[in-house]
Amino acid sequence: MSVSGRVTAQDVAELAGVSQSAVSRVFTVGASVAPATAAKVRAAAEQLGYRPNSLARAMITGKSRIIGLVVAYLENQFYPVALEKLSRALEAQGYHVLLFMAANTDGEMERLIEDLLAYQVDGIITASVAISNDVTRRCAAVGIPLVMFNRGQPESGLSSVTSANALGGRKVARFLVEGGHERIAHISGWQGASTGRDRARGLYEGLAEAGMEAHAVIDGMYDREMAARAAREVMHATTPPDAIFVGNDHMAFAVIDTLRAMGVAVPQDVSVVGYDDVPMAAWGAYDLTTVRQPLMRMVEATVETLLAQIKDPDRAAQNLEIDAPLITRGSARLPEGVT
Amino acid sequence: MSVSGRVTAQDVAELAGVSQSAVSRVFTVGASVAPATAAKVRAAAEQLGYRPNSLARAMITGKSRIIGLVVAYLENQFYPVALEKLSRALEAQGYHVLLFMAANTDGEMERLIEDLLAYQVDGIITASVAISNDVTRRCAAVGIPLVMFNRGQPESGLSSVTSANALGGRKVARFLVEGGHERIAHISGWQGASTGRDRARGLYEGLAEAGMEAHAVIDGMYDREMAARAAREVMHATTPPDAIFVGNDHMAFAVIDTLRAMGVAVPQDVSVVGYDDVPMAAWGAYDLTTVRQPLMRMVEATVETLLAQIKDPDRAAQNLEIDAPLITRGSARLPEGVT
DNA sequence: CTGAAAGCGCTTACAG
DNA sequence: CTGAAAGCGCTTACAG
Repeated sequence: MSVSGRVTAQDVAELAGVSQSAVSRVFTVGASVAPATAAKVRAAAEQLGYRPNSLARAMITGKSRIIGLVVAYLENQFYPVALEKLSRALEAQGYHVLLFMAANTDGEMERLIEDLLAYQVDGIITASVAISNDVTRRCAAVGIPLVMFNRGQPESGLSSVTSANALGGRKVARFLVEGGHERIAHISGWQGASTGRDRARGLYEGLAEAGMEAHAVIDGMYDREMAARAAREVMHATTPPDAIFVGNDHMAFAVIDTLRAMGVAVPQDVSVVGYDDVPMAAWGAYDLTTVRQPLMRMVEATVETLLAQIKDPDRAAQNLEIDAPLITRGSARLPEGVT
Repeated sequence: MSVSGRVTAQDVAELAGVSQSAVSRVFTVGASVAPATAAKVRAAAEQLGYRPNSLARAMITGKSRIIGLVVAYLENQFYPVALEKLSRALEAQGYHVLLFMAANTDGEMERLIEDLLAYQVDGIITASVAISNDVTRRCAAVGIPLVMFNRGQPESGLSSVTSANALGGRKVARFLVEGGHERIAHISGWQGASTGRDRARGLYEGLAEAGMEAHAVIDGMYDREMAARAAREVMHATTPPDAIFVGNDHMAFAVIDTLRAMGVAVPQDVSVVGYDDVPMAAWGAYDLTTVRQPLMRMVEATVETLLAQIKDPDRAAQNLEIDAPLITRGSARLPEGVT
């Protein structure tokens, strides 16, 4: 028995009357063992309730089969749903997720990185727009494969998986222009990260194609409070907008709540469009027109990219963009003829 | 350098001109090292970017400082928020969270348990009502400390932390009775787990005190679809209810959406009360009257209980119930004189 | 205070 | 196919 009271390969070996190496081989795929030996070992293992110690295995193989997943901001429904799917996809490949909540201060962030390294993770996924460049840079320096989920940073030379954010922004622009909107405001995602910038840029480009400009732009910082304040601000202007494109669904819900509280009808007075298509967007209370981030495809691409880099550390970084369709619901006036 | 290309204590020892044991002592709290030695070692470690390998440390100490967290059903906002707080609280105590998504089939569940054991977790938290008894029983059998979060199972002899669910149900009963409601229906949480049963029992007891009975009861199974169907069913009855107590907020949102879609006004025609007080309950679109599960206190109690059991494995199991206040908002008619 | 040595539980060449 | 042995990176008695 081990120091922790758990059964070891040695215990199984003794019971089965074989060497400890033989026990190990039985639990190693592809190792050569005589069927009779394997049977004896399995019987003994079963009887004792033996399972190889993953930590010991990790020590000698140099592979922990642990992926560090850095998240933040789980109040936005997009992330828990992504977290669940990422975790299941990784489990299906024999990996496990060690969870890290992104820290706020530099000191905490430093510790987070050290812990990530101390646990010998085979790879890292950062699933939050708010991850500092520091984390990504330092992890890359140590040579741990890393994929940014829902955030790009092309200059960094790191892999990323996002939806086609700029294109998504353009789709919203076209849709709102065709819907006859003339004063299209933008309560943007945090402009400190590519995700928010790209969506905004797409909107501007789409408006420019129609000879228009954004009626007003405020950075909502992916924060409900900031978004609500921004909504009040644009509505109190001399000429309020007739449509608002909000940088993500999470803020869009706050914007809709705010408009309704002001007595502004959605979409009769103002159309609202979000980005993400979290499950809640389809719920009756919001019925939000939004750009759908194809979550399963993003998750699959992330896991695939990460595992490919773990297998071949010299692999070039990939920046994948996945097309994001516009989902029309009841929160925005439709172009004529569209239902 | 290690096999994985990472820096080891040996590398640091050579650079600092000391033994490998000395390096280890510098990174072990409470070990005796001369200040001068420590300084040399820290300088070398800094230069090389050294951090002790947590896996190797876990091997010899028998403590991985990893907590297995089993969750499911992250679409219900209660769980991601709990997950975040549990993870942060554990990190603050020097632990890390290995995440497991609860499986559906027995075979998957079997693998989940084996993985949990293989990674030598120091303790387990099951944060989901839908965890099978199997998991809890098997983990207890191996002697790994386990705390059930948001679910009780007193007969099992395992620790648990819940809110005072039965009392919460009573509070709802009293509140609705005082509000003059006469036909109080219950769309319950899953009756296969204590959480749902206790809330229902509390409601019945509270109604009984007023000489009343539940007008109708349907098990909503914590599922949006089931809850929506249940709402339609009770409203289509000959005498529809004038109030519905829903087993958790997640279902209550679906119930409100459904009522509105049927043209039923909330709370003018029907009052709706939930349970949990997830952040979304306070959002304008629902403005849900609900019983607040005191999340921070539940998280603290869970972590405290688990760590106490890790420190002393012979400690008796604890079943903690934390008082849950009723939060009145706009989805339910108020008793006269209350604002 | 410090170093040499044993050992945590495993995998993997290496002989046989 | 199988066992003895080395070794993954660390902690911790044990002498000095």
